[in-house]
Amino acid sequence: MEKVDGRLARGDQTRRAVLRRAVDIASVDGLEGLSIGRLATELGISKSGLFAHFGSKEELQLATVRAARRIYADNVVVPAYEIEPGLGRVWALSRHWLDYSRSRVFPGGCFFQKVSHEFSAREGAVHEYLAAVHQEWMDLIETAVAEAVQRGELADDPVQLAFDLNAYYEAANLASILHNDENGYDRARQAVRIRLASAVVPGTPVPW
Amino acid sequence: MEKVDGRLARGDQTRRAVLRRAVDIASVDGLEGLSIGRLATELGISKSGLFAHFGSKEELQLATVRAARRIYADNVVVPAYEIEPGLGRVWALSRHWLDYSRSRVFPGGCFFQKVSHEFSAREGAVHEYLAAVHQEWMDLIETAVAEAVQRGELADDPVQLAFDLNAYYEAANLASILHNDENGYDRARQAVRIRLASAVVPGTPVPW
DNA sequence: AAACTATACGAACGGTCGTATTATTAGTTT
DNA sequence: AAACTAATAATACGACCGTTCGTATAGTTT
Repeated sequence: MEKVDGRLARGDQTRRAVLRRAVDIASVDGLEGLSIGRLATELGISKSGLFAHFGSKEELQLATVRAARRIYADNVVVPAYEIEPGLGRVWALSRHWLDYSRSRVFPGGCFFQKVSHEFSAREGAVHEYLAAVHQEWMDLIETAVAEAVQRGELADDPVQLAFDLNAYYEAANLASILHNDENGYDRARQAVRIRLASAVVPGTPVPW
Repeated sequence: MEKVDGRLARGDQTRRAVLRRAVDIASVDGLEGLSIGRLATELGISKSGLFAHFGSKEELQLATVRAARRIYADNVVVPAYEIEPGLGRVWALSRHWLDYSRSRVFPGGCFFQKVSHEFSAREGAVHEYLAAVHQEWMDLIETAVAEAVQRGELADDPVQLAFDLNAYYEAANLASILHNDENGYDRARQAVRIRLASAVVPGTPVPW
């Protein structure tokens, strides 16, 4: 992938540019709406040259999901992990997720919401990978909650609480794109606050 | 649509059969994955004959969404409305929604989850209609909650509570299809119970 | 300088897409 | 039985799909 001196080979620059565009397209039109011809035209390169980088449509889709995962991690997970483990981090995770959706890091809203639904009922490598990423994400929330429980800041079932929080995120994302307004984000933030408050151990300082 | 004597004209029988198949396909592969040629082949009729019923792809998609809305209403709204207004109806709405998803009334899970995400970031009549149906559904939950509030069974903001409940439904639906297990439904049911319990006016008999 | 590899290109493949036009069949009405 | 209408089919169209091929160019290695 990378040369020893840190510069990118020519081919990797192209690949990178392709994937940056691909994630944006897919967040709006899905991974099937992401056609190779369209992608090539938008980037001003040849269809065959682009295709050679991936070898198949499915490989392009997988590479696109991997690229989106990196962007997602940078925008949601990394900033939340700058906060100390505990209730503060759980709250940060919620804030950053909602900001990630609201600020349209992907123009179509949350990339994974979009394509997870698209491939939810299909078979194949893309479905498998998306299911794994979803599980990875749920595990991450559960871990953050479990840390807060272990520190005596929250008292609740981490799996249940993670389910609830993630449900608020997703509902806000869909509502905001579908109706092109931002009300859902305030609703979700409120929902998170209420839900966390219901699990907070009395006396714990609260981050909101 | 219907003849005076109640029997269906020949064309309407075809139309009905087409739409029944169309909603199933779309719940798995989306409204774009629903191609006219495929639909015709699966039904053993000609592409052109099928096409003549709708006149355009978009009209077929709209008709499919309308057909799905009817099925949705029959499976979720109607049975919940057999329960008296109040907390009981809110609970029934939740139960029937989760059953509707779990029993795979549509093979790909909730039809509207699927296609609402597919068209969330697009423009056109299908998007508009799906947004309207979503709003209609949220209004319906809000009304059910508001009735319970008015009867003194619940004390909460109907809009907020409706948002939360709907979020649980959708999260359970996605999780169950993506991972092909039913755990999400128990999580969601539990989430609904907890959330309703937090809003229940003390002394109110509880339906679960 | 020669050999080799990486990258990109244009052209073409068989298929499927949505759509339009024209023809044929089946049902109803007179 | 003839005439008319509604429903279905046959055929064809141009556009685009993912994919393959042969080829040209640029960079690197020997």
